[in-house]
Amino acid sequence: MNQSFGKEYKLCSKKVIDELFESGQRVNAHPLALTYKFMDKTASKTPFQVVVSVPKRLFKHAVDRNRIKRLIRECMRKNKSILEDFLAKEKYQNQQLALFLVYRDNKEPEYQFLYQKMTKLFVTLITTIEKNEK
RNA sequence: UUGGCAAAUCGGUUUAUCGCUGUUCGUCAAUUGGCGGAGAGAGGAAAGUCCGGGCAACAUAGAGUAGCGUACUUCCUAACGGGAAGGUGUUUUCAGCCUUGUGCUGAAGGCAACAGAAAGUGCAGCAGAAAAUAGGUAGCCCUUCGGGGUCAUAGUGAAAAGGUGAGGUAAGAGCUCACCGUGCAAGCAGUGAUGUUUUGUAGCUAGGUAAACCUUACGCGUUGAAAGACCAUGUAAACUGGGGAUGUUUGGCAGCAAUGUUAAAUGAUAGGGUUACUCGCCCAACUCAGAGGGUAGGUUGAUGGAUUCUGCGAGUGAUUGCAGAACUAGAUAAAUGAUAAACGUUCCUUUUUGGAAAACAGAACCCGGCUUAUAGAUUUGCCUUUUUU
RNA sequence: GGCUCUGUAGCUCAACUGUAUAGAGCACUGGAUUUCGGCUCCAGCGGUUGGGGGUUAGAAUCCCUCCAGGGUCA
Repeated sequence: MNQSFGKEYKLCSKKVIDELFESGQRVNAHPLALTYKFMDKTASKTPFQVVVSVPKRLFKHAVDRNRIKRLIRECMRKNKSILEDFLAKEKYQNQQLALFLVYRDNKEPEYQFLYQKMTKLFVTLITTIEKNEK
């Protein structure tokens, strides 16, 4: 299975991020908070794009912030098949999911703990999307 | 052998699997992607932004004043407020000396914005008689009882205008002398700061404060990669260059003339910008000619350099010359991660063994320093504890 | 990645270019007044001037350095 998680998964456009915060919807799985919105397909072929953020307010040192971001990205890489299988359906083919993930705790997490939370987050995201469509 | 101080070096290693960002090779589509291989990928401080440079743009950039910075000497360096060596002062420890003193000499280490107070201006609460042109409270002495002389002694203070002894005097005083100290000039030593048990000279002035104004010497244009350059699209009120923009008439003087200069008359503008001021420079509407703008875009700037390592020299040293070899991150919301195992280090328990821990901290154009944070390890030097000889 | 400002009592601010025990209002505590409370009056409490070092006889003030917090840059 392809487990790569490269540059094309990164959300960079400032316009999209602004729009995401104006009209996006939220899902929580403490300590992770996710804002999501469906967008039109961009040049990249990935089913979703994501921003990972750790507030400077909670972690003073750049080392700690970088480490948490790396852990989150690693967990996402391992778990992305959940989301990709769901988005592979035909009705989502012309859309792209924009995500903004924020870490909201002042303690540095363990990898195993974060892995479970990420799984939970993706599952709840899928269920809420399905619920909203009904 | 215990602990401490200083300096220097290091700042875990290896393998497997799954990933991330560049580079390069091959291959397939066809100009940008896919697949596969190879190889690279955070620091000693990457930090703070406290200094200095490279690089870039800009006359709204120049010149002078103002302003800002630096400040023992010589050297190093691209440069510095950094560094090296030296000097001076001060302080700590140790040793020696005899006059036993807040003494002198020597050694080792630490610290110093360490130019000028003899260019000028200022400042100094309280206390004290008096605080910088000295002064007269007590005391001492003289007295015609009005007053005068005096700083030795006392007292105040952060600071009271050389010290000891002798002479001298009404009492005193560098008033005079000897020794000591201090300043100045010359000589000698040193590139120099400076030193001097060399000589002369001054009766002693010139208290402190310049991280107060200031003076002297030297240096400094401003803004910073969000600098700047290019590309695609195709034609903005933005940009570039010229005109606008300093004239015209008459007389005198210089000159062959062009022209320059000066005086008078007349016309237009007499506005704005610059780090404060002066000069200088630039600028509007309008017009002529050229050129092409926006874009949270892309490429570049951007990592081969005051580079690193080794060897042989130069120098006390910082540093540097020559030769050879090497290529050592380049991301853009920001890559260097996760999992597992082994080895090494430290600690606990302990026969093997088992368990736990591993600091400070993440490149953002690039260098040289400084400062701050830092578990632990190694080496060298000095001091120290214990034991043995 | 740069540039720049601020830090004084629990809170909001003073203290001029260095000199007295760092001052004022609000808050807090006690007392007076009132049947009780408020208002008012009187008295008190409260400070390592962000930390450290330096210059000076003397520092909130001048200088250096560290820390914390803000502002700003098409």
